Amino acid sequence: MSEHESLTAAESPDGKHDAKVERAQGQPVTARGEATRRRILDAAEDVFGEWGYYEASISQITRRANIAQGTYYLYFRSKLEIFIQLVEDLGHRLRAAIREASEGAGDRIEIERRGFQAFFAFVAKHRRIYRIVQEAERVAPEAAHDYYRRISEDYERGLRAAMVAGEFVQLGPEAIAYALMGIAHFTALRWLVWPDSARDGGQTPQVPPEALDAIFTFIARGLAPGSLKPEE
Amino acid sequence: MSEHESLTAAESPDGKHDAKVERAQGQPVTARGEATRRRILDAAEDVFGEWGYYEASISQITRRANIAQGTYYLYFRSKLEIFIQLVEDLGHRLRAAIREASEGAGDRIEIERRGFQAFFAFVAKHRRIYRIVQEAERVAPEAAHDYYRRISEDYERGLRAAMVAGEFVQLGPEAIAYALMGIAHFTALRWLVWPDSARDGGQTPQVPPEALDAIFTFIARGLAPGSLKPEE
Amino acid sequence: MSEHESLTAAESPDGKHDAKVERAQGQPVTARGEATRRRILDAAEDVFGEWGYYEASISQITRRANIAQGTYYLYFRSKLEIFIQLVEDLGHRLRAAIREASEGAGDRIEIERRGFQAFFAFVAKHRRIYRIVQEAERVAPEAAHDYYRRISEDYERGLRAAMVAGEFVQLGPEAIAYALMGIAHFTALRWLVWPDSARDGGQTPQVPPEALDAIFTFIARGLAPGSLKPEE
Amino acid sequence: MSEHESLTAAESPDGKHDAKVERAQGQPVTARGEATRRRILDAAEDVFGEWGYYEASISQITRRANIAQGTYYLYFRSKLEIFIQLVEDLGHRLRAAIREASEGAGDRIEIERRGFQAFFAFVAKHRRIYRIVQEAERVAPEAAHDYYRRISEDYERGLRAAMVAGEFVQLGPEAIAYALMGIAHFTALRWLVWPDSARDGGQTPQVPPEALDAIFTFIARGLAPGSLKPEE
DNA sequence: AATGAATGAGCATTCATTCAT
DNA sequence: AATGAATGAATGCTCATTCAT
Repeated sequence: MSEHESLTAAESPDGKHDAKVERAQGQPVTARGEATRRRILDAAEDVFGEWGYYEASISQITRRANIAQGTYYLYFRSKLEIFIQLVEDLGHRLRAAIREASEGAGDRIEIERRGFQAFFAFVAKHRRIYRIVQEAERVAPEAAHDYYRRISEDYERGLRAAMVAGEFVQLGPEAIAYALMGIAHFTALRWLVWPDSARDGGQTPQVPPEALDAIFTFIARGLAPGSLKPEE
Repeated sequence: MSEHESLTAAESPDGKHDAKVERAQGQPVTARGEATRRRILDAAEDVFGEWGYYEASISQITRRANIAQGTYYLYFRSKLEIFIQLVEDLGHRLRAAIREASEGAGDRIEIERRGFQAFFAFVAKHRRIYRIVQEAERVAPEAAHDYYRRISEDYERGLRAAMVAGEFVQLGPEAIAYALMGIAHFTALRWLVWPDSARDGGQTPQVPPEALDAIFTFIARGLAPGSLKPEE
Repeated sequence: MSEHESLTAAESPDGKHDAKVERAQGQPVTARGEATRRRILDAAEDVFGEWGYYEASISQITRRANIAQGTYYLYFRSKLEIFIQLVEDLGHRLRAAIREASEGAGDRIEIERRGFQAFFAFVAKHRRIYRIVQEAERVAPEAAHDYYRRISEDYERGLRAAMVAGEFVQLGPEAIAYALMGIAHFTALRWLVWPDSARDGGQTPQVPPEALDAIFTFIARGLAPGSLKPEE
Repeated sequence: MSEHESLTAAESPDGKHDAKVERAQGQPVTARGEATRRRILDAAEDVFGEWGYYEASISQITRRANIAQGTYYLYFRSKLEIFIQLVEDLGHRLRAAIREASEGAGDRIEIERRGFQAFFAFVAKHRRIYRIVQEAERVAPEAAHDYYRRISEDYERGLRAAMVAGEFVQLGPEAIAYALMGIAHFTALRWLVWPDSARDGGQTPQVPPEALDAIFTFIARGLAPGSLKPEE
């Protein structure tokens, strides 16, 4: 009864009803505010992509966004918050790109092909940004899992439909979805992300056609319906 | 919790990035020194696995290793050096486990199956440690790429042989190697790494049999030789 | 299930068994360490006394202690911790001074007189430091209450004994103890703490004899035993 | 929760530290302006009382007052200014309450008793606010000293009169005034301010009757005229 | 009269690394 | 071989105050 309960307890007056910091965070009201917010997001995308979450600093971001450090906290509560938001944005954009690309495709396998190509195009174009997703696994696991889970769900929907329609062989759709994501991810890493951009003078890298062929053939065979009659 | 083979002694056969990493002050000579070194490595594996590279601190490592902070720098030059070494060790151990598992297998597809299973077993057992590899991509890209490249090379060798032998269809072996790694990696993430260990009371997680089946069937079909449209 | 539980949860890997920061804080081992610790405490006493808790900064303290900022955290976990320690120290020292001063006194009222004088002497000598106690009320309430409670207990013991012995009139001892503390405190404020040290060229201030007389007479009368026969 | 009299208008009769505080940009003219000003003052009282000067922030105040942050500076020049004003207001209100309570009392000792009771009632009702006074000692020493000095002056006037009239023993009135304030202050701290409001379900705390008795008896005896040793 | 955006200095704390013994 | 003390740069974040409408 005589020793202090705990330092943390002594630190802030007994858990009061009104949060000490209840930062705005609600979307900015004016157009000017919205513009600033956008600038911060863009800067953060660049900085996180280039330096990684931990080696990036808020001051780098604000410097690139041409704002004062304090301004950052008008729009985002923490370093983590904006990172999570970027991961979510990225997920939305990527899925939209894939969805859009596969519109108007004929058979299911064509849809997959277009989806892959859209994915590769996206990563090639936003190489640095894509690294954000990779890091999210450590920095904000929930956000990362969400990201993958949603893509997987999109996939599963398509796969199930194709299986029912007899276009694909019957296989656990979730496992296949993750398998396809894995293929896409690693192919992207190998040919789009790893190559040093400096090497080719900043040219957008590409997955070589042979590799694309190999992958699509592999997938098409793997998913093709009917009993397996290999040797002819 | 972590037993390294004697691979650390036979260190990096092809001296790839030795230029960058260079062994510290000089190998310990006494047995006591070697023991300390071992303790540090083990502690680092635990700490990095649990907290991640950036959130881990040298002081955490030395605390867990029961040594003074200064002692660390008798054995390793920096925080990064030990991390890289762990990634290399991990690669060696993993590849050894896979190689060993596939010994005595019959046909090539059986080899693949056993390899996958060995990989899953490894990851399931060293869940936290496996996260080190993921992080390496950001922290020590060269080490990470080396890690994947070597696994890929092992794969390619096997694939080429099988293709020549007519066991597999002819497809660019590197692309296929990365595809297989992607499948393995994402399956492991989904069923072995993500699940919260607290949920099942610390039980080692498993890839569910249906998922395993789906994946192997998919791969076997994808790689099987013969014509693409087996029968209608 | 798809939105992130909470940022704070995502921030640190699920409440692990080993605290991330488990700073030493255990007394320093070497003499050098002990000396540094002392230097920090002394510096902190000065700085807090002069600037107050909130306007004081760790960097001021370390500067005055002639150490690097980081060194501070080798010995104290936070800004608050050292403050609390100072309050406790102060309480110990003050009570020791009072106890010592009243040793060998004759009757009880003489003890009180000496106690008051010791208190005034202490405050006069450590004017700045005494302000720390005042601030504690806001900064570390538990520590402050402890401080007063202990002094009060010392008082109550003496009062009870004197009441039993018939030296003092029977009155609730706790109320009287706080009353006496209040008198001492406000007298000290008025004549020892408030006066601007710059005014008298840094001379140690004093409670004027008339004031002392008035107070002691007042107290002696207030506590004197027997029925109250005022008008003669 | 906080009703100021119209004293704010009659502001600081003797313009003591007006030099330092000087009313902001100019009194609000419209009724709307005056209402806003009032809202800010009330909010500040709450916030400062709850969090303390340093841990309170202007944004907390404006949030509670339901105004934009910029609006604050239309009415007050700084964080300090409003705080000082609150201390002054508090002093006015407290002294008015005491004065009012002692009206129509018979003998002098009765006046003291009523004064104490009014003080306790005031503190009990404005517990949090009373802490503002405590903090003022550090934050705005001049305002705090003024606050005490004025109360002391009120006291001294009464004491002198009573001493002349033979109702009280002859003792330095200033010392006695501070002694009485000290008694009142510490009694209030002990029984009204420290007790955790959460404990008794937010009930207004009270000084226990025995304590009140002890204190009044002590004071009455201490001040009673006549010889010191009443009877054996 | 009022608003919401913007500022930038300031601070506690952490941590990889080096030093002295 | 080992220790524990010391360093100092770096960082996320807060907040009183000012600015532009």
